[in-house]
Amino acid sequence: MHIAPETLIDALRGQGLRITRARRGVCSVIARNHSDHLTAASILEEVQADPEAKADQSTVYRTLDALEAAGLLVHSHLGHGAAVYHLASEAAHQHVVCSRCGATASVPAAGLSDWLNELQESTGFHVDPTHFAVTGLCPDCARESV
Amino acid sequence: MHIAPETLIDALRGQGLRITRARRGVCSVIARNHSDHLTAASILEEVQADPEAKADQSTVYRTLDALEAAGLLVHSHLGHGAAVYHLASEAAHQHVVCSRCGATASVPAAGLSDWLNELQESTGFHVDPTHFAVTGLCPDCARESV
DNA sequence: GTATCTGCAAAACTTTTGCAGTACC
DNA sequence: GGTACTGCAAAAGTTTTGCAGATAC
Repeated sequence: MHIAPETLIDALRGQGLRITRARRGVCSVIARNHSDHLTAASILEEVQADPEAKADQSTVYRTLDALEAAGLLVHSHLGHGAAVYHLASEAAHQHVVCSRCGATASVPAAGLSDWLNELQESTGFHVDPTHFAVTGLCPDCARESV
Repeated sequence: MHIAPETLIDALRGQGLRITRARRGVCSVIARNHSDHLTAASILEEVQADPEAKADQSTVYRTLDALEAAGLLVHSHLGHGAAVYHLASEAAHQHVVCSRCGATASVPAAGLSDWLNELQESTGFHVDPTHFAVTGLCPDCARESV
């Protein structure tokens, strides 16, 4: 899957938001790395490294909020501190996080729908299958802890 | 299920740890509210409200760490900021968190094992089924967002 | 021209850490 | 008595906020 910065920019414009240099920068970073697990810190770093963009920390957070409010972006907290952002259009996977070293892996959503339906019936929650984390031990840490 | 503070205290003693007033206080709070979703902040508040205990913030965190290291306690991050603690012996449930208002619900682990096995095979992660969060919209927020 | 954004700096919030003194065993 | 634990205070890390000035439309 591939996404152009313009897709994000246009979506922002469609929300009646103004297109600024900072927002272009953030959108470019996201478009460029949309398959990674982007943290706010890494987006920030990359935006600030780009002489064309150079947005402040707070601006990056506000832009991420705007993209999230527009339904383009989603973030999840995978354990300790750092939130992870990914495109809503690519978010149909789950994260597994190593509780010891913080390594992550992605798994497709298949096989989960039965449980999610059950869950929705018993709790009334409208579960978002695109956005959650499971913890465990990654292969390396599991080996060490034997 | 019911647990006495002494059970926790004894377990700490069994680890060669010293039994102090602060630790008794933290263990009491946990024993008293073991079925709730205890946050560090709420434990802290309740310990400090107890004239018999009155432990400092850092001491509470250190005690929670000790209990966790002893395998008695488990914590998970359910979304934004606050970690939630519960007894390892009662942890065999999942949390659902409302991404809008932060409301939580618990669901039993049943129905999940197939997916967890699959996940373990495909990623090599040793998944901890006692400790994770799913996000979604709680009934109230879902109703509002229609 | 004006409402929206930005940058800066500081605060909020949770958790961690250093260190001198206290208390458990 | 000696080591482990506590309290205090300050720091660390991420995210938010207030406000004056800049800028997109």
